[in-house]
Amino acid sequence: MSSGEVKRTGRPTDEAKREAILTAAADSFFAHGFAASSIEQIAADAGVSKVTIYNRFGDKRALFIAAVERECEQLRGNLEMPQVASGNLRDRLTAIGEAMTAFLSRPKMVQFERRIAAETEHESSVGEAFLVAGPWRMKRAFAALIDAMHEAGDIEVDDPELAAEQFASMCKGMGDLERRFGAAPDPQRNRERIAGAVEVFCRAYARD
Amino acid sequence: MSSGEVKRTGRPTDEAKREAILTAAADSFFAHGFAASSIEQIAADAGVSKVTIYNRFGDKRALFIAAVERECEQLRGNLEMPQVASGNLRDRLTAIGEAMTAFLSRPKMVQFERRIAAETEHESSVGEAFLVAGPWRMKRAFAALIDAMHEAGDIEVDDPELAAEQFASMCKGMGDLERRFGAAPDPQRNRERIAGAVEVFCRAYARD
DNA sequence: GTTCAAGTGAACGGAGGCGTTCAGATTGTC
DNA sequence: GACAATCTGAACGCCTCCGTTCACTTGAAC
Repeated sequence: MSSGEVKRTGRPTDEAKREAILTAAADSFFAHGFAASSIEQIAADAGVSKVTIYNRFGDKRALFIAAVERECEQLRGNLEMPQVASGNLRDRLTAIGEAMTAFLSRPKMVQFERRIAAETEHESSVGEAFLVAGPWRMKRAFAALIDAMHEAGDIEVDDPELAAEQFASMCKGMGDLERRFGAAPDPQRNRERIAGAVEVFCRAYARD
Repeated sequence: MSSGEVKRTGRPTDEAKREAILTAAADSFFAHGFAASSIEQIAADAGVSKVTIYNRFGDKRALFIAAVERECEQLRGNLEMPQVASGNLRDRLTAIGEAMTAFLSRPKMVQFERRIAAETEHESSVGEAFLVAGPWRMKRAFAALIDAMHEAGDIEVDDPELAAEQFASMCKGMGDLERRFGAAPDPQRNRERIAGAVEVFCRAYARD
């Protein structure tokens, strides 16, 4: 019935404007925070009237939520696990660790996490939504890989989710935390962390 | 010469007021963020005139820095490693893991980390100061413990700092991240994480 | 009791932001 | 061209906040 687009009379809404607004909003919110961002500035950056924002999103908080949801969607597209079914165990683990570190190290990602965490203080649903869209999804995917390795007889693991957490956590080490608090990146140390994680993981779980 | 207190004429400064101001400032800044906190509210909470704050701290930013520094000092006092020289390796590691998780799980700590990370976006010195006062100090202390275990012949470790990171990271697992994003705490899972970390660490590094 | 700095209360200027209103311009469909 | 909706620009009311000024009070030391 009402599925698909409903034919409406009058000037149609400009979806490009919606995108422009959300992009400007995300840029501002994630760079300056909710309180320090102004709707007027966002409207100017988006090349749009302030009234348009209010007409389409209601108020500042709703705009923030919409920006977060859009960012989570984009995030969802980027966290594909590398399809490394080939190679030996150590090579596959290394590839996974490197992909994950690269993914988490992007400045945009660091900034986004910082902001979501801060805003979780007052809007805990924001934090929960992020967990569902990002880390938990990633953990499940990675646990499935671990489980597949177990089924294939490469490793011996009781609790795949725990093992996934352990490997991912070791790869991150303190690098995650250091990025969050603005320390200079150290690619060499990151490689050592990944190599160390592979080594420890294999010593603990590899068969034979 | 000018060491010790200099005798001054006139009404002496009330140090209790300084403490009250910093406490109120920390409460507000870490709960609502820098931009969303108001000096007037902080003054009211501290039971102090707004002018007093300006006289003693200059401006809002300086007050924020002072509040952060004081919080870091308090943090410094709380992160003593448990002195568990007794017991076998697994028991000692478990005690360390539990102490660390308890320390990092306190709501105050979670809140503080969230805020420092957010504010690092604009004032990177804040993040660096925190790293020095907290995590890096903790890592060095823990690496020293690992090194002592190595010297004692309990474990065989090449890179104590890396091993310290690995064990701490496995203990945290995703619990750290989940706390930061407001998920409900799961003590059972935390215990499993610690037990799992001890197990993997021992399989990888324990002698015989 | 005098001296002098610390602290108070109230008011002010200036700025910026949220959300609203409204007349008018724009851009589609019938 | 008529219609109907979106979009715009400018202004407005209201509020909050920063940082300052100033006359005044408080309290310790001499």
